[in-house]
Amino acid sequence: MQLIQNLKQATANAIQAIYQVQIKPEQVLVNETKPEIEGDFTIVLFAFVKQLGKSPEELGNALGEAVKNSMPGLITDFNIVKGFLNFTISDQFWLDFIQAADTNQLITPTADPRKIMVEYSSPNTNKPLHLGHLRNNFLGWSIAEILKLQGNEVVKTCIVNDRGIHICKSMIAWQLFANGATPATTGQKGDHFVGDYYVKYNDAYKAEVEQLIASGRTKDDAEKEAPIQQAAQAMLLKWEQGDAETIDLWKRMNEWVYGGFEVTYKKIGSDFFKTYYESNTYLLGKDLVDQGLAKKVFYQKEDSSVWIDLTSDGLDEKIVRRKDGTSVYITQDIGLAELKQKEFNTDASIYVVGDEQNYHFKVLKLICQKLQLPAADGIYHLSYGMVELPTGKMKSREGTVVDADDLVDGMVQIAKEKTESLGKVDDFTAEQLQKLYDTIGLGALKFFLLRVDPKKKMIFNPEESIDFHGFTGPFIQYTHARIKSILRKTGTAVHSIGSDLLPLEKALSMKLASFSAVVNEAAEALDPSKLAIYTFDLAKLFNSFYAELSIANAESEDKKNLRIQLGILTAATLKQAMHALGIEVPEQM
RNA sequence: GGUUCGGUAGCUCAGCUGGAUAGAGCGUCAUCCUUCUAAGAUGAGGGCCAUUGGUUCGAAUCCAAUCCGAAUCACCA
Repeated sequence: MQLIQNLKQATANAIQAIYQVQIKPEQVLVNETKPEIEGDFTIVLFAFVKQLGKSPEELGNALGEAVKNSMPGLITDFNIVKGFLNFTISDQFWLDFIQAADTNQLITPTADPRKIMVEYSSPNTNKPLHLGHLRNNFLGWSIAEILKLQGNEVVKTCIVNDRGIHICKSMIAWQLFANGATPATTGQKGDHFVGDYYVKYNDAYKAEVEQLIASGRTKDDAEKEAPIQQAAQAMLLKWEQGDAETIDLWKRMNEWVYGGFEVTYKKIGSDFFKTYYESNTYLLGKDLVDQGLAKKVFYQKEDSSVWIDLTSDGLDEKIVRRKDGTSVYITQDIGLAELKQKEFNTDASIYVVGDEQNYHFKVLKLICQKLQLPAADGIYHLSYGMVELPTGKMKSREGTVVDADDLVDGMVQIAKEKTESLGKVDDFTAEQLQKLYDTIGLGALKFFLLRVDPKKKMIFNPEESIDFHGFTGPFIQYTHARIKSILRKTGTAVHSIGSDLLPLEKALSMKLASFSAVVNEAAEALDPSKLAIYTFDLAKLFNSFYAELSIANAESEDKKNLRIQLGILTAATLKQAMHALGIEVPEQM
């Protein structure tokens, strides 16, 4: 908030004027004053007490007087408690803010907008999306929206992992066990259909390995010799050689999966400006290996494999090209980073990827820097923690995952039951009702996954349903709907809003005024949870305000106008903040 | 073993660029709908901020060590 900046500057100026000591404004610590104490903003004096050798009382009085005088009309009073200098801001300042606030321009855009790529989602085409993907999708989408809100240009991309041994596993299992069944013949969603064959593969593989061990093989040998495993390997080779039949099957099965993904993405609201397919990008980066060799960033071993030595950076030696000349994962990623940079010329590229790949991205950035690629310094890994079950990690292979579609449908169902039991939307059409259930169910889920610090792992217990009360999406949605309901009755015409504020009116005004700063913080930290917490605080504050003060039957016309305007602003702020979290807010619920 | 991340109320989490008496939500208990939406509000109870030491006027926050948990250190992606 500009006001805080001004306070810092004024304090620094005062110290300079009174004590002839240079202080940078950033060195001045300004907090919101604790509720029990009189005042709005507090300057912590201790640091200066020591530096200037004055008592807190003396210093506080001198600074308080000087700062107050330098901001006439703005600061009405100050007091000193222990080492804290508390300033009271004039009601008029907040009233001016409320009066001038524009619901279409709640945020001051950043002074230096950037072009930023956000890559997220990154699904595999051998199985449906699960809870972990949901956290990724919600985070990626929200980060992109927050950056946009701040005034940046954002390019959302997705890299689809559509090739490799894991895809071949589903394909082999389909050939072996499906008898020609398709999603159309079974009526199953395509991604689930294919995912089932991935699980069938692993069941068959496990059985074969057990049998081989029983017949006397060692575990290692059995795992290598299992026929279904060898068949998958052979299929991968055929795929790479471009075998027509294999490519055909691959395309067909991937299409089934994409059909399923499209439904899920549409439902959860993920979208991408550009989708990259690994089958097109997995050969990228080969020429960069040669360049790296020429630049002596890489070196070749006797078996002709190519490596980079990162031991001086505290990491290991890392292979970038196999002895057979094929490239590895990191090489593809370097190549893709270069390609993306060429296509979009972004200032920064954010990869929303789980924290299990922290090491990989550290290496990726380092190698790109050593190769002096233009993309290098803009690479940022937004590392988020895994979603785990009380029983431990989710494993697709073993079928111990919380399926994304099931989870979303379950949430919508709960929203439906809850809404029906409350009976507040009897005038809705069937279509409106369904939309409302989707909005609330999905809102609860998204908020649940976004309200915690992205980098922390989280535990999800499928036995306990996600709450609709308290620090939740529906609570915020409800508050919005409640405000809208009130405004429908009072109207929204506002003229004079008076000249004084009650404590709750003031608290709400201050909270509203800090929205822009919170968006900047969330953008800076790439952390939507900061916005989630803000929406909750704001909604809670409004609800206290609502419980205490009447809007429609306010004590005066000015007060009524003021509170209507506060309602309008709160609703608009909640709506915009929630939108940046990917959550819609209903007009009525 | 190396590296990185985490450990705050019964549970889920804020707070971490050092500042006033450590905060929410859920759950528990109590109060409030003849007045604007009770998916709400108000209050009570609940804490050796993993442990120990250090720096400081001041430490949940910074530093060190220890304990516990996770990820990673693949010619998988």
